[in-house]
Amino acid sequence: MPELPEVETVRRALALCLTGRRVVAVEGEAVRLRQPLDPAALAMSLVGRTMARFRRRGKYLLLDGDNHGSLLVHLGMSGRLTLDRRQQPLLPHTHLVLTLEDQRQLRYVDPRRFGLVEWLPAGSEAHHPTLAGLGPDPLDDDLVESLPPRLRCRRAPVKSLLLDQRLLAGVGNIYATEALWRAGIRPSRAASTISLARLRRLTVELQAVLAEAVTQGGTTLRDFASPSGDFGSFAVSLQAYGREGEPCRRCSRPLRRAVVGGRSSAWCPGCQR
DNA sequence: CCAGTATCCTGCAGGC
DNA sequence: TGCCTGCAGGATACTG
Repeated sequence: MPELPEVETVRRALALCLTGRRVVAVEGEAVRLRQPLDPAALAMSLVGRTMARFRRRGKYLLLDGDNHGSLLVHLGMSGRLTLDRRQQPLLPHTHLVLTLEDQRQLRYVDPRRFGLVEWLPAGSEAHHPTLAGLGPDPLDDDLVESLPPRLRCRRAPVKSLLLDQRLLAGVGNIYATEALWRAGIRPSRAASTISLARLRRLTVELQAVLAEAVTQGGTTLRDFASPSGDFGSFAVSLQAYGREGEPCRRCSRPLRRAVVGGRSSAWCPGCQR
């Protein structure tokens, strides 16, 4: 589900609502996520901690508990963080509940269980196997210079590379599809066959679509919502994602569907080369 | 190292 | 109505 704009939307909402709040209880079920969830161990690390900062690395959220460490959260495909009053009923597939001193609860809900919740002791972040390998943030200023040469030396389909979190951390299927449509590049095109100028254009379009989506609170397709329950409104701005068979908004040809790197991709045969 | 595929899991839409 | 299939916003462990 959540890509950079959605995760950033969640981060901002948490920072607004939870900064300075103390965790008084942690409960959950020992369920199998990407890694097994251990609520008892998380309780040992988290109870008594004050939520100091809320950071994002790619699609990962880091909830800093004073100086003791951070709760690392990845939402996978179907993960959500919700902020509720204690007495509100739990949604199905609620795996972890942090109760705050004011009796509100931060809840982690994830039906498909592709997500991740893990405690990172202070100082361990730099050695974490996945975090350490993440590429730069797509919104970084120098990306237009740094990304194109890294793409140009690879023979894989350009879309697969945009989705590779070690190359670039935060882009998923929606925004990769949108950026390629905006840049007029076919998703299956081998990156090495695209000129540096067009790869720069792609990078510019990628940054633009991500920035616009952040200002819209992300894309709600089915069930994405910020922790306070707000839906993202960027879905109405999608030009390619999910529009297979519908006319291209630039050249009117019907969009096609292709599978690239195992992911569904909508693209226009008229204006994406 | 690189590219491509299979796999984890539930829910939902569509076809019959 | 119910059953079946395929597909879904992601990451990773494999294979060649």
